[in-house]
Amino acid sequence: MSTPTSSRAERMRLQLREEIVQTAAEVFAERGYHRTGIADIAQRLGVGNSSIYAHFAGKRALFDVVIDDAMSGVMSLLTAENAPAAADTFEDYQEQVRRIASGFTVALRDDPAVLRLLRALLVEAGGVDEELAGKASAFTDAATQVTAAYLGHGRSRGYLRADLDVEATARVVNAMIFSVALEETRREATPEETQRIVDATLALYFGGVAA
Amino acid sequence: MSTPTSSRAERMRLQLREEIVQTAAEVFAERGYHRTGIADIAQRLGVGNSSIYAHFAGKRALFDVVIDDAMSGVMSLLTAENAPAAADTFEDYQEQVRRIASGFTVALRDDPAVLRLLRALLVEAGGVDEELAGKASAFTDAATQVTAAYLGHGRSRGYLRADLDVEATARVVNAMIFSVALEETRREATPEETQRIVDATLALYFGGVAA
Amino acid sequence: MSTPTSSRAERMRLQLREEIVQTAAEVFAERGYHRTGIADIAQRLGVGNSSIYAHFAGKRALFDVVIDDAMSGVMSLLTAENAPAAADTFEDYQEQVRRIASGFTVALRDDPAVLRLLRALLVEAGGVDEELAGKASAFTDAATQVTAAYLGHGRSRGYLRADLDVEATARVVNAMIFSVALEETRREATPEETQRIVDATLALYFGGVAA
Amino acid sequence: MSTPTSSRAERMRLQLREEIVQTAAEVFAERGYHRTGIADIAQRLGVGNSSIYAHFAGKRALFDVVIDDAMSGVMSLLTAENAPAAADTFEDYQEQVRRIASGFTVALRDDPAVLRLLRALLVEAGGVDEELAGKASAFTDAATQVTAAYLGHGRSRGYLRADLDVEATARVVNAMIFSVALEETRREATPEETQRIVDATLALYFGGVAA
DNA sequence: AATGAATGAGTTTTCATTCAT
DNA sequence: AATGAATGAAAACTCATTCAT
Repeated sequence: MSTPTSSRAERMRLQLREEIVQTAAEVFAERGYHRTGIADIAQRLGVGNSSIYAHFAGKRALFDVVIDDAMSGVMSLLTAENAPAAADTFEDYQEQVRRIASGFTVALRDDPAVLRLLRALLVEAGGVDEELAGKASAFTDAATQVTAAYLGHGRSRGYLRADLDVEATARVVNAMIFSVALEETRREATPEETQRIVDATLALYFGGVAA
Repeated sequence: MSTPTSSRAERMRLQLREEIVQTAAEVFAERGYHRTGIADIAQRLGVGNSSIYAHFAGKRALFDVVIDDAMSGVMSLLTAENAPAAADTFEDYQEQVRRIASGFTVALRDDPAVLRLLRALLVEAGGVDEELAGKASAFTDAATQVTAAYLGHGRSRGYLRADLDVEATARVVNAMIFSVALEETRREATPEETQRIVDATLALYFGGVAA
Repeated sequence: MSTPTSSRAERMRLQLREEIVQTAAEVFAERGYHRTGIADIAQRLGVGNSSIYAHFAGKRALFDVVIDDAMSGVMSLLTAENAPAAADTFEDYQEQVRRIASGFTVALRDDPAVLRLLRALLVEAGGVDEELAGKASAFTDAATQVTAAYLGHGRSRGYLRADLDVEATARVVNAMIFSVALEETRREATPEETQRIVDATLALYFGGVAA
Repeated sequence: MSTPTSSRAERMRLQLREEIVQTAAEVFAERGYHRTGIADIAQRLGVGNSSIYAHFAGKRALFDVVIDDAMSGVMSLLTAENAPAAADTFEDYQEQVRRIASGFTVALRDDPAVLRLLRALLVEAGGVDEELAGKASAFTDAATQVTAAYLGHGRSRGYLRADLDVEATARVVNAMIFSVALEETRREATPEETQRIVDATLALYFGGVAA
């Protein structure tokens, strides 16, 4: 259905755009926003500096796209294949959360850049732009909504504490998840270490520390 | 009778140094490392650019001092007035943790810059320097040790779960604490909102989410 | 058919690099290392400041290249077209030295900057860098070797004094040559004045002052 | 004869001024004009920065005084105890020149700073100021006059070559002397090495290189 | 359409000089 | 009279962005 004249060129163009985003994601994740230069990205991709400007208005705009991708990637992980309403017992819920956690773990093992990008967003946000800071807040809020939906469902079903402050707890839980994930990517933990952390997180989540 | 080295001039000098650190802490906390220029700090303090260089080798060195201050400030909060061995029952322990949490809350209300600086450290670390990244790791590890001591004591006393993975849980708990604190300073939460978050955190910590 | 690496752009690039070196040589020769700013060089060449940084790591690195050029230029003059072994009689030797001296005179008339740069090297060396001082020493030593080869040949052929301290005399002679050359470029002597100095130098060299 | 009220204070003041000049001479000689900071001089002398400004208008003015001292010191060596007219035979003249050379050698061994300062003058002159360059020229010319007087006397007495270009030769000889002296102080030659150079210089001077 | 060389605006840093104490 | 902390003007250098080819 696309016009024949632009079809091949257009495909090439979109492919390059995608490659730029991929490469930019890598470099931003490795070095952070400020230490990454446009030249670094172009060089790694093997294109000229200004080819990037043919697709993006500038460094900041490119970072925006990269961050949006990372955000939606993480959102997919949070929401994937498990509806909040799916669990009806605490056991089901535990199983559901474990599946999500496992999905996270696997996804981040395969593509740790997503997490580092999130770190770049959440951490450097204030050091780049007011606008970016706003985007970070929005993302946190959205994630809170998702988690709160799960918690609200569980509370109403009765398998979570009746006095649970759903919104506040959602916020805490997400903070915990992101922190742990960031920590683990930062210190380049082994899979075993990561598993211990994940287990400890889930144990804390489900039962607290009390004997 | 006063030693010549602590004369009026010397006192003035130290005072200016202290003012520079204070102001730098403010600006770094507000804008992050990269967006902060030496000129910003000097201007806010109302001194010339080069006065800062009379006290610090450069921007990076100044940031180091500011970060060290913030780190030891937070460490004091973590360790202050409550020995790990002080609690012998779960009730005592809850009380102890509440006191620490309350201390945190109050301290950060009075001096939110400390937290924002910690954010600057933990978040921008990788975007500044390998050395700074190392400092961030060291801090995280030290905080883990402190928390682990509390948890280990509680487990051996029997008021915390026998199967508690002390080291991993300590890491998670600290991540949770810092994340929440950072989040709260970022979104400039009201005291009430903050209190809700703190309560939710403690509830999660002590009893998990289970009914 | 031309290789992509030596394309038009590449040639332009190399040409600009060469122009930068030329211009830098001029300005360094005129004003010395410290009084010369990158901006002076850029301005005289009519390019932007940062264009220079696209070709050289910094002011010091540019000076290095300029000095190396000057050094090899002078070395060529010292060694050009006359092998140490070429002369077998005192008359031949005199003729040979006169040719070298004449080559020097002509070369320096056409490109006095080379000499001024050598002055910059020999004179400012200690005021810039330990490394540069080392380079100056190495150059002096190399020049001594060249001259000593001539003197040694003449002594063994018997047309120079049997008691000649070859190495020490070589050092003295070079010092004399460079000093005279530097003096002449400094005071912007007329060709006639220079010729008188060259003649006096050669007369002193060949026969001393004695009647 | 001085006024009693200012006598002691005045003496102190002059003494400090003298110490500043001495210390400045040391540091300028060691590091050259540009790498020497006012603070370096003040610190080595153990006085405050601004005490120097109580005696000299600035760094440049202080350097001027230091250089003038060095220049007159070298001039004394050139003219000391030996009148141009004193020698009547070549043997006398040789003896006279040897005495002067020996005086130079001893003086510079005891106070090598004078030579290094001269180097600073002759070498860095162009890199500091037009005025300083002029002073260097004037010094060279004055030294030429002194040497020319000796040579002229010798030629008229008949013990130096009748065709000697007195003025040009004087210039060459001085250049040789200064170069050798500078070289020797730069490479921190041993007394033996220096003696070899001095001998080679005198041999060249008196008899040239011819067999 | 792609290139990459050139740009210039912005930042850190130095140091001779001044000035309050 | 001496101090040394503070200054500000100047210089080197970086890098996102533009533009001629």
